[in-house]
Amino acid sequence: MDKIDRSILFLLQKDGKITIKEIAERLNLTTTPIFERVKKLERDGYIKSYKAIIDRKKVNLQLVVFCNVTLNLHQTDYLKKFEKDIQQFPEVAECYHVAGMFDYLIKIYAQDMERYQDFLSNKLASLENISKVQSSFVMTEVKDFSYLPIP
Amino acid sequence: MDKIDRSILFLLQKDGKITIKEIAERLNLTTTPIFERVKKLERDGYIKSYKAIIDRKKVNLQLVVFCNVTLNLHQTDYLKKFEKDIQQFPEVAECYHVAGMFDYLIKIYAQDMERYQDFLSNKLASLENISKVQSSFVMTEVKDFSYLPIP
DNA sequence: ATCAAAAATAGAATAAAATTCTTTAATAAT
DNA sequence: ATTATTAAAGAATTTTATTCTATTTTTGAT
Repeated sequence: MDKIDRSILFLLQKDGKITIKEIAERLNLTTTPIFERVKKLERDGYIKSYKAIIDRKKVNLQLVVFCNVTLNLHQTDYLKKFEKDIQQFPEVAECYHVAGMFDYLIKIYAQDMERYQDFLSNKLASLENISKVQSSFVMTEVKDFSYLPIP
Repeated sequence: MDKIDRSILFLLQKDGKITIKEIAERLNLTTTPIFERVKKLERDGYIKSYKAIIDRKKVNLQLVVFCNVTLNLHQTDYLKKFEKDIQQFPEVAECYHVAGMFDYLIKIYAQDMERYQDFLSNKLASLENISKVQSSFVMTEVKDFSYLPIP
């Protein structure tokens, strides 16, 4: 993991479709070393995957909501149960177990308020062990999918 | 935007490196229509970009923290000022203006607690107009970078 | 139902990129 | 200094993306 590798990661997390050739040109190397470094970064797990970033509004997901979830019981079994259940819902894009004012932070995508309400009432609230749910509706995505500040 | 386009988006958000050829095979079409559909989805903004997903722990970012930020003054000018300032910090990966219990939700990556404290004390808290900051430390990423539930 | 126009697809050909291979240079350990 | 190891260059090959032309399918107007 040297300066070159970090530069490669930086370029790839900005543009996953950048060609080996172009990386090579930018870093003043030939394609072979870049190719081998990229493959090594993939093998070693530095690069987890490549993804296309889809515009949520274009596919009609008008609502983004963050939910703060508090549970009643906090023994491992109950946590595992909740984590298993919550992942099943397609509306749940992200879920974090946090230490702070509440237990879980989840990120929800929905087409509209009606669907969000349906998720909340018929899916989330139906899970056992839920004590409290607080919703924060996203008005503006000030800084969206950004880049890791690779040290 | 038909069934085929949605299938293409679904495949690409799972694997941004999937080849046109492979998409074609999976959808029982030839490369030409797939190629043209992908280009159209890019042109029309359905696909915003392609990115490599980096493993934060591998690059030594051991801490993920969500901060709930409340401001003192909420006139547009003050909001804009805060939004402009917050984006400058490389530690801030995401920032959302939300309607709920607080004003902004920000996602922070840091190498360790010391660097997080430095961010909090010397960067975030130094901004004018901050009323309250509540940190939630991520213990487990139950569901991480996931996919939009394309309707 | 029929026809014309437009759109979508297939299949072949070309261009570009990824990948492999061989050789050379740089680096580090003895 | 010498050898082993690693990294890089440059050329060759394979694969993929891209373009082009011909054909088929769909759509909408009559």
